[in-house]
Parts: sequence; structure tokens; C-alpha cells
Amino acid sequence: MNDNGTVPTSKKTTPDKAAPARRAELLATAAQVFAEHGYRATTVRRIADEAGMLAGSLYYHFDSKESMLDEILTGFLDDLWARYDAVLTAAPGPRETVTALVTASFREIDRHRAAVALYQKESPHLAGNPRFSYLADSRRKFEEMWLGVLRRGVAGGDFRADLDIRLAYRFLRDTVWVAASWYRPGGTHSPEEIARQYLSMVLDGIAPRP
Amino acid sequence: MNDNGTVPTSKKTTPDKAAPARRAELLATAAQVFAEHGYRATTVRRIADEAGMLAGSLYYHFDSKESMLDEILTGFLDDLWARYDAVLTAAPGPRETVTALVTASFREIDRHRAAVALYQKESPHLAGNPRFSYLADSRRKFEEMWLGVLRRGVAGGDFRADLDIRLAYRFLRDTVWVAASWYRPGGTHSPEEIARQYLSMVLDGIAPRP
Amino acid sequence: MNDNGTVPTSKKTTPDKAAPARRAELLATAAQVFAEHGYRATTVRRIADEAGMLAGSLYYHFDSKESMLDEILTGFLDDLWARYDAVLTAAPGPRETVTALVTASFREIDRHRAAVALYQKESPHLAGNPRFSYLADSRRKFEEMWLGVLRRGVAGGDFRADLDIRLAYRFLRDTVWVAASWYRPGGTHSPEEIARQYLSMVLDGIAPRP
Amino acid sequence: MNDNGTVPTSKKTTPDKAAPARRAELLATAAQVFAEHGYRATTVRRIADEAGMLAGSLYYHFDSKESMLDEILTGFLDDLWARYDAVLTAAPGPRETVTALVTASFREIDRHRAAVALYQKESPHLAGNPRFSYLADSRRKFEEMWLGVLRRGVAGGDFRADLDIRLAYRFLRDTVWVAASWYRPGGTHSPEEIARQYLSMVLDGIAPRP
DNA sequence: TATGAATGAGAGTTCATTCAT
DNA sequence: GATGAATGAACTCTCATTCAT
Repeated sequence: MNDNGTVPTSKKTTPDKAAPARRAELLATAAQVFAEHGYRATTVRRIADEAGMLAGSLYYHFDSKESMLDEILTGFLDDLWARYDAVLTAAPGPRETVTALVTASFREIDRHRAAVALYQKESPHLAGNPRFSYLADSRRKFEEMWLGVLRRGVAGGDFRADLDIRLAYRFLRDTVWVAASWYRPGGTHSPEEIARQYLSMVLDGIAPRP
Repeated sequence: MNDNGTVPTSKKTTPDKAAPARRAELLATAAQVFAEHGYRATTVRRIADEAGMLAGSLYYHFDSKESMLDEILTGFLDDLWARYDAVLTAAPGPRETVTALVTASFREIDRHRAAVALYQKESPHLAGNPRFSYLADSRRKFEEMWLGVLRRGVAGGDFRADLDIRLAYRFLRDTVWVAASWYRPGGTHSPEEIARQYLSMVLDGIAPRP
Repeated sequence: MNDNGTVPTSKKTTPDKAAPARRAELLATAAQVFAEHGYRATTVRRIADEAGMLAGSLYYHFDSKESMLDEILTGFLDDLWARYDAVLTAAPGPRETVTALVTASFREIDRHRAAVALYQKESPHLAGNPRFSYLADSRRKFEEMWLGVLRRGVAGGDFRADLDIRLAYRFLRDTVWVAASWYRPGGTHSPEEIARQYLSMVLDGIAPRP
Repeated sequence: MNDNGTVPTSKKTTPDKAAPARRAELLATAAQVFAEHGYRATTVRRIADEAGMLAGSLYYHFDSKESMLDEILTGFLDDLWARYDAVLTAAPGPRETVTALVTASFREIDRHRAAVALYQKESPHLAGNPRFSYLADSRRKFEEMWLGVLRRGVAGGDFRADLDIRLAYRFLRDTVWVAASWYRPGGTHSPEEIARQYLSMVLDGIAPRP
């Protein structure tokens, strides 16, 4: 969203260059607490505690609690779409595209676990807020992407002809993202491994193939 | 004014049934609002507005906001387990059991949509609260039930031998219940129809079988 | 305050004749609860519970919580002054007057324990309320009565000449009435016995006389 | 801004002492209002008004209204028992002990008037609350202390042989402490003067000695 | 950069009171 | 006489936010 700090003369109240490391740290802390307790239930004081400072001090770094949430979500979505776009640009066949997208998604869950969980939980409530209109935009883009892949897959015989496309879309979408609620980075399964297993279930089912 | 039920056409033969009806109405309203905005973000005033009364009036019927949540969740879980237990008592083969459980689940989503959505969203935060310890109990029972069915299915050849049981359990669990977030009763698909489609994807995959 | 029901045609909402027994019962209950928990801390519902009815039902008998308090206090004060006036009319010597007044007071504590405790605790807060102006009146009358007796006693040599009259008045007043906070009717000491012991301490001191 | 106490004339050498001072101020204010209107009847807004701040601001300094009450009472009792213990350690004869204890009590009324009045009024209601169990403890210790002194006094001939010890204890206890309800610091009588007069009445009675 | 103290807008809850039945 | 349901004002407490230092 910001094409890198090439304009050092800008004089924003909120320093975007002064201590980016501290900002990132604080955002990571905030994301974790938000994810664990929910955005509303999380007090700004709790975040500050976790960061070893007082509540008021956070306002030197951020305009508001909402702007923290905003930054966390945009950070995640920018990253996610960069990966998705790379996959779509390569444009392999439908089955390979699904595989690549699901794998990319699990990698994002691995990198941005808290943000993903947060996104899952808060996204619906935030829909009406103009500041978060990009969430609806992303959702739309996401839906188009998946519906397109599924439609092409059915047309080309990669996927079953009797598939209810919209239902299958929801099935895929939910199935992948809820994983953020139980996934813990550094566990026994790597994101790629989980992706592989999920894909095998989704593509071929849990019943044995003849 | 009514000298006991001598007039069977009277609308309220048993006046002591009137109160529970009002309670149920209010709980339904509360569940909807909770599900839409989240438990924390929902004010007791909002529920009262929706019910056409003042905030304080709710306290004639309920002890607290929390006790409303409690009643909503127990109402749903009691109902759910009655159905599950019926299925488990019948004890058909693993594939039929999965089919029956998933179908029962979608029927519950149909009957208790708000409660299910609420359960999905709030259950994790409520874990630590002793009052809601039954949530953890239910979760445990649920997990045992599914792991058992899957294990038996793999052993008997009903399910693929290479299945990661725990992963498959999570996959099934999440896949079914998140549907509550988008399902709207009275839509184009009946719960049974959705269950059928989900089961076909879960059991046989989205890729065509040879 | 009401010279007995000689006007049966009166049509008050609050029936003063209909069921005087029930009223008295309810007032006794209210007085007890008020005395135990304090007027403010006592909910109208608590009184109703104790009386075996619902909160709203009390309003058939009384206009308000405050009017219950009012009736309790006037009932006590009317009774008290009837006794005091009898003593003052007899007008014996100062030492005998003190004896008679203190004995009468302990008898009132015995008969109206709850009302006395209530009076002790709430009287100061009620001072500003016009409805309870009779409390200040009573207090004034009370003070004059005691100061008069003490003054006469000092002048006549019945009491010590070096007595600080105002201090002695407060000493006597408080000493007697706080007993309501621990006195329980039906205990080992009769009111007369307690009065006798108190008088012996007050008049002659706890140190032995030569 | 102040590089440690190099400037002894600075008004706040130890900035960490500033906060306790504010707390003490606020507690004094709260105690006064509590004493005047009663704990229950006192709103937190009233205290805040009196302190020149908003109700919510009090919660920066205190956890709850109850914790203010708690601090006020413990502050008083700690102080009181320090004095009493000093008297008991010196352990003079019974008559001198009574004199010392009563004098100490009046001094405490002088220093903690509001707290004493509060203690008198609220102590009974607080008995059941575990947080205030120290009130019952103090009461017990207090009773033992007085009963002991009186018993020794009677045994040694310092007090009348016909004294009902328990009754005399209550008499002394109440007599002294109710004074808090009318005592105003800075009046015509010093605490020591009031103590002297009270003692003369209690020890030798109001009737003249032969 | 961070603190300490305060603000002000609500939140959940309580309770005396009303009133149709 | 009493009930059940509701009102509405007030209460304690929470929390995002501000700002002088």
C-alpha cells in the first residue's frame, strides 16, 4: 500500500520510519492477543501489558485500537494476494491451481496465524465499516478466483461434473481457513504436509478409490 | 378470571406454560443478535430493543447476559447430543455412521443456526469459565466419537488406509460446522441436500472417480 | 395520629381498616429486615419474600417503601412519648425521673427493638426530608427533656455539681439507645433488670463507693 | 526532568510519594461522604464530585467502591490497635488501663472520625463478607481485651464487686464509640478533655460522691 | 518515548414502582 | 388481594482515548 519510504520529508504524527521494528513487534503482540481473546474483548491495556508498557503509551505508535487491527489485516492480505497473484500469473491447469492455492493458503496460515484467525473471526462484523471496505473487496476477488478455477475444472473434466460450484467453493474456502484456529506453527506437520493431506481428502475423498 | 381449564378453546389452558414461551422467544432473539455481532459486542440493550422492551426488563426473565448465553448453548448441545446418541445407538457401519452424523449436524444447523454460529465463535473464549465447563466436555465427547468412527472405518476398509485420523477429524469437524456461518434456513438447499453434497465431496472427493 | 376509625365512609386506596392485622404483620416484617440490613440496603423484594408474597403485592398495602419506614417510626415514637409524658406528668425528683425515663426506654427497646435500631441508624439521614420532620421535633423535645432533668438535678444537689450538662446528656442518650443494637428480647435479662444495672453504672459509676 | 534528589528544595523529591498522597486525599474524602450518608447510600459519583473528578476516574486509583471502604477501615483499625497494644504492653493497673484505653479511643475518634462513624454503622452488615473478616477478628480481640481488664479490676477491688462484666463491657464499648456520631474535631473540647469527663462519669457516676 | 492521571461515553445490572389481569 | 411483566432511573464499573510532563 505504501511503495516503500522514498519520501523521507513526510511529517506524519505516527512515525512510519522512526522505529519500524518496534511497530512490527507491537503489531505482532496485538495480533496475538486479538486472536486469542477476540478484538472486542481485548483491551488496549492488555496489549500494552504484554508489550511491557502502559496503555496510553501505545498511542504514540498508533492512532487507535482500530488502526492496529487495520494494519494487521492489510499486512496479511497484501502478503496473501502477492502469493495468490503469483500462482494465477503462472496459470497452470485447474487441479494444479487448486493445489498451489491451497498450499499457499496453508503457508500464510503458518506465517500469519494470528492475523488469519483474526480475519476469520472479525471479518463479518467489519463488513459495514468503510475503513475496512477492502475486506469485502478481497472477499469478492477471492470468490471470483475460486469460482473461476472450479468452473474451468468442471468444464475441462478435472473436477466432477455434478459439482455444485458455489457449495464446493464454500466448502474449500472454509475448510482451509478454519485450520488457522487449531494450527500451531512448529508442530509435527509442516504447512506443506498439511496442505498435501487436505488436498488428498478434498480432491479424492476419504473413501478408498477402487 | 378463568376458573381452571373448563374452556378448551382458551388460548392459554396452562398459564404456567406462558412464561417458558416468552423465555424461548427472548432466547431466540438473543441468540440471533449474539450470532450476528458476537457475544461481547452485543449489548443487552440491543437484545431488549429487538425484543421490544427495555434493557432492565430482561432481568425479570434472566439473571444475566451470561445466563442467556448459557441457556442458548445448553439448549443446542442437549438437542445435538440427543440426535447423535440416537445415531450411535443404532450403530450402523462406519460409512453410514458418518453419513448419519453429518446429516444430523446439518439438521441441527438448520434448527439452531444462531446457537451453532455462537458456539463456533465463543466456545474457545469460554473454555476457562467454570460455568461453561460442559463445552469442553462436549468437545471431548465429540472428538472421541469421531476418532472412533474414523478408526473403525480405516480398520474395516471403509476409509482410506493412509488417512491421518486426527487431521481427518479436524477436517470433518470444521467442514461441517462452519457451514453455520453462511447457511440461511429456508434457502434453496434443504439441510439434507447440503449434507448429501458435503458427504459426496468428503467421501469421494471433488475430482471425478474413474 | 388517627383517632380511630369513626368515619367508615372514607374511601382510601390504602385500606386503613380492611386488614389492620395484615398491615401490622407486614410492618413488623419490614422493620426487622430494615433493622438487620439497613433501610437502603433492604429491597422491597426482600420484605415481600419474607412476607411470602411478591414485591408488587406490597403496594396494595403501602404507598411506598418510604411510607413503610414512616409508619414504623411514627408507631415507635408515638408509643415512646406516651410513656415519657406519663413519667413527666408524674414529675418525681430528678434522680427518680432519670430512673423512670431510662427504664421506660429499655421497655421500648424491648417492645420495638427493630424500630429503635432503625431509628438509631437512619434518623440522621432522614433529617433533611420534610416527611420526616417529626424526627427532628422529637429529637428537640428529647433534648429539652433531658437537659431539664439534669439541670434541675445539678441545681438540687441530686447530681454532681461539676457535670458538663450537654456532655452528660449525650452520654445518657447514646448509652441507652445503642443497647438496641445488641439487645435481644427474651434473653437472660429483662428490660427492667438491664435498666437497673445501667442506672447503677450511670448514677454511681463502676468504681466502688467508699 | 529532575535528575534525582540533587535539589532538596524541590517540592517532590520522591515522585513515588505523590501517588499515595492522592490516594490518602481521596480516601479521606470517601470516608467523609460514607460517614455522612452511609456506605450504600453513597454513590461513587458523589465521592468523585467531592474530589473534583469524574466517577470513572476513581477507578484509576481504586479497584472498587468496596476496596475504598476496605482501605478506610483497615487504616483505622491498624492505627487503633497500635495504640491499644502500646497501652496493654505498658500494662498498668486496671483503673489506669481503662483510663488509657478510653483516652486512646477518643484520640482515635479525633483522628479518624469518619472512619469510626463508618465502622460503627457498617460493621454489622459487613460481618458476613469474607473480605471484611478482620472486622469480626478485631471485635473479638476488643471484647477479650475489655473483659480481661474488667475482670482483673473486679478481682483486685478496683471496680465494684457486683458488676455484670458483660453488661459493663457493652456499656463502656458503646458509650465511647457512639461519641463519633456527634464529635466534631476542632470543637470546644479536646479529645483528652472529653475522655476525662466520660471517665469521671463512667468510673464515679453522675451522682455526687459522699 | 513513555508515564500518570484523567475523561466521557457507555456497559451490565438493580430496584422501587406501576398496572392489567 | 395477589401475580407477572414491564418501566425507567440510577448505579457500579470498564475502557479507548487524551495530554501535560
